[in-house]
Amino acid sequence: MSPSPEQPKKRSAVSRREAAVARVLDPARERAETRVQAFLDAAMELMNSGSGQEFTVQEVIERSGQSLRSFYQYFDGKYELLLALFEDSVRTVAAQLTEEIANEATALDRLHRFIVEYFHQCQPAIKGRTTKRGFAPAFASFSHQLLTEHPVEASRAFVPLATMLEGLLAAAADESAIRSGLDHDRLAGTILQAIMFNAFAATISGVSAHPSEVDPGEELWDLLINGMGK
Amino acid sequence: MSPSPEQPKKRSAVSRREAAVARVLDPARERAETRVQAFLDAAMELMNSGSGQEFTVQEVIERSGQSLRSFYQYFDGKYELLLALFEDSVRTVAAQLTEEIANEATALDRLHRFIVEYFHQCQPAIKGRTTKRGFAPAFASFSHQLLTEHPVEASRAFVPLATMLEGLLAAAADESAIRSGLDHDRLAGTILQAIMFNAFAATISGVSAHPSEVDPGEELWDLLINGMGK
DNA sequence: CGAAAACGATAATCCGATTCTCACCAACCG
DNA sequence: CGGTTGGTGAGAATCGGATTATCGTTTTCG
Repeated sequence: MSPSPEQPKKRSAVSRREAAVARVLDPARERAETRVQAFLDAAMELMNSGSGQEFTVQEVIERSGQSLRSFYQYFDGKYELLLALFEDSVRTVAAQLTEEIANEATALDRLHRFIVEYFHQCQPAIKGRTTKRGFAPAFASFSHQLLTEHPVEASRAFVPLATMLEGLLAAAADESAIRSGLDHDRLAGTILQAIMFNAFAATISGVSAHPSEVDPGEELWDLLINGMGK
Repeated sequence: MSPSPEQPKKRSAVSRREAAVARVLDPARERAETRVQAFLDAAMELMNSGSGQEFTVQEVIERSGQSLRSFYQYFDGKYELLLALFEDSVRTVAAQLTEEIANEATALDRLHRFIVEYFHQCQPAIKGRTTKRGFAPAFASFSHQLLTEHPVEASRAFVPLATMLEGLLAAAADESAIRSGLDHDRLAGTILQAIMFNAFAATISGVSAHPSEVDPGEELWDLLINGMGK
């Protein structure tokens, strides 16, 4: 059994040959995908509803109507499940951000928008805003854990976002909107981390100290773009 | 079992009243402190030697020569132990940084030094440098977890460092070395987080991509002080 | 001195993840 | 068609670790 990694449901214009092969392989694959998706959905719900990655495998199988047996058939363990979930989220967020950025005129505007919006995506749900979060704050500790304990998988998972930001930085540099001589590669990573962890975690200083008159996302942008120097 | 009293806590100039009270209470307290310290020491060793906060309570009691019973007598659980350890580390690091900063001439220099040195403290031990780390990278995930799940305890633990940095920022602002109008309180928190997580975790972009010609600590300082804008 | 508190040693519980067993069923093969 | 094989459900069994409980013993303190 070698279920290919990712297979979009929508297969439209394919050759008859492929179609024929598919007729044989698809049923099985489809069942598998459905099943995997069921696990992912259930887990995602649990992740969003409350207690972060604290849910148990039991809960996942109950909520997904699948069996424990199947779970371990498809995932090497809970960790793999979380990882899959995480990769999904990153992709989703990247896609969302791409949209939200589209209308901005200048490269600098797009960069700005990216940073502020990503910050918000990472921010725990507050206010009535039922934003279509794709990046539950629940991923906070997991992403950090990933970064420290499995750097390889972690950076792989972040690729979509990282390359996107890199592109924005390069574009901004092209328009001379930011200073040159920066290592966009490293910078992108640094910025993503700064945003994430700043948004995810309560700030170290007084927890709910100030109601903060300014949008913390904008505040961070200001720091990133202007620095604290004179 | 001789109650080895070879650990006189440094209480120097206290009133006779206090001394008298102490004479009564101290023996018990001293034993308790010794014991607690034994746990903390053992745990700290385990923390530094390898697998982060993954050590088991069993290992702690074995290595400390204490009993499980005592452990739960003094700590509400493993979590409390970690917290205590963490608070200790923060205090230690703050003290170290205070020293390292002492010789710098200007406020800006002290700020610079603080940031770069703190970054190094947080950096996993590499190179032969047997730096007297007081802030094992093992605390990485724990501090993040703390920040997200127990913001109150977390910010309390960070107070020593946060106030120190706040002071440096204020001083620098006084000397007009950094721009005014910044909320030093919030800024301090943001900076600490940025430093820690950037140093702790591998950067998102290519893990060991570049051998990085520049000291990443200095790199971060540059970003913080100058921003990425023109 | 005697009750209370602190211990040490060790067994018992609890919780979750992961594995293992057994039985069923559907497609496939000769 | 009978047999084989692989995916599956339903649980039970195992395992690692934290937390609790038990039971004598020792220490502290009034």
